[in-house]
Amino acid sequence: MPELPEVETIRRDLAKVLIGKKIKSVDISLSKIVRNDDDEFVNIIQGAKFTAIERVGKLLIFKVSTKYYLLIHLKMTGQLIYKDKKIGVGGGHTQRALEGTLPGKHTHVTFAFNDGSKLFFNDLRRFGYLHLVEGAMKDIVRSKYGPEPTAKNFTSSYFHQLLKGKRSSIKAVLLNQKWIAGLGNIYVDEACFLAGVRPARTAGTLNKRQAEALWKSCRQVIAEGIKYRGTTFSNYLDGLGKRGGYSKKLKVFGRQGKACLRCKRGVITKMRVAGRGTHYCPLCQK
DNA sequence: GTACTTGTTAAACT
DNA sequence: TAGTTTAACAAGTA
Repeated sequence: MPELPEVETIRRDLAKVLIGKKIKSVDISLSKIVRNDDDEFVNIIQGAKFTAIERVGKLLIFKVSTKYYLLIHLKMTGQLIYKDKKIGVGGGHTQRALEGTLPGKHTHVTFAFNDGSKLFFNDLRRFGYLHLVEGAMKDIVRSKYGPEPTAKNFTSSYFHQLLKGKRSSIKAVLLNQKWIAGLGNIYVDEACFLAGVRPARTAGTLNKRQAEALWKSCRQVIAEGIKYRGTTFSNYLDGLGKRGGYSKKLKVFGRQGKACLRCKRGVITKMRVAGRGTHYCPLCQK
């Protein structure tokens, strides 16, 4: 599931190879993925260039011109994979088991560039979308996101204030993009584990020390996630079709039934919190 | 065949 | 009314 570190990895990968290339053609094989009218979308994109790639939370923002921006959300199973002409489609030493040949049966949109390279949007569950919007709409969408864990405006006092009086679980608060942008199911469980806080705890009941620890651990898991190029748990691949390295760093997510890596005595338990599969150590997370 | 998976949002609930 | 929780979406896996 692409969360902030995965989307940021894709953003960096694609920025290196896509910026300034002329888009020769775009092919839409599943219309519902593109939120615009197909013809309108093709007319604006063809012949244009991506001049910058931004990101807010888990949303990618490709700058097309001073007027238009292409918003791309991968949701749960979306992939954006770039192939240059030399390697060719489906070749090389990429993760064929996940990726298959390109375009594959889950490829819904394909961009072809003037130098023969291509960008494939794949999405097994078809939840993701591409949406071409004007600048004003882009700013409105951006404004709906809270601060990112590694940003300067995600301050300790912001976080303490956020939790104050909240009656929902700490997990629900951390997952809500309007308060903190970029955390998803995996990194929330990891952050709670590092901080020694149970994900099901009512947010407003954390003491000062716990809230401070959790603030730090949110920043830590996101920073490390980016450092290791994201987590491949189900089908995430980076912009060049490779797996993320943070999977090996996970301390609780997916470890249900196994011994806790910190206290060695607790058994990692899986339960539903905020409607999501949630992993924690019942002994050392309070 | 059934239960389960998740990011986001709309709808339902308290 | 506001805050919070749940259902729905889709298609694949166990």
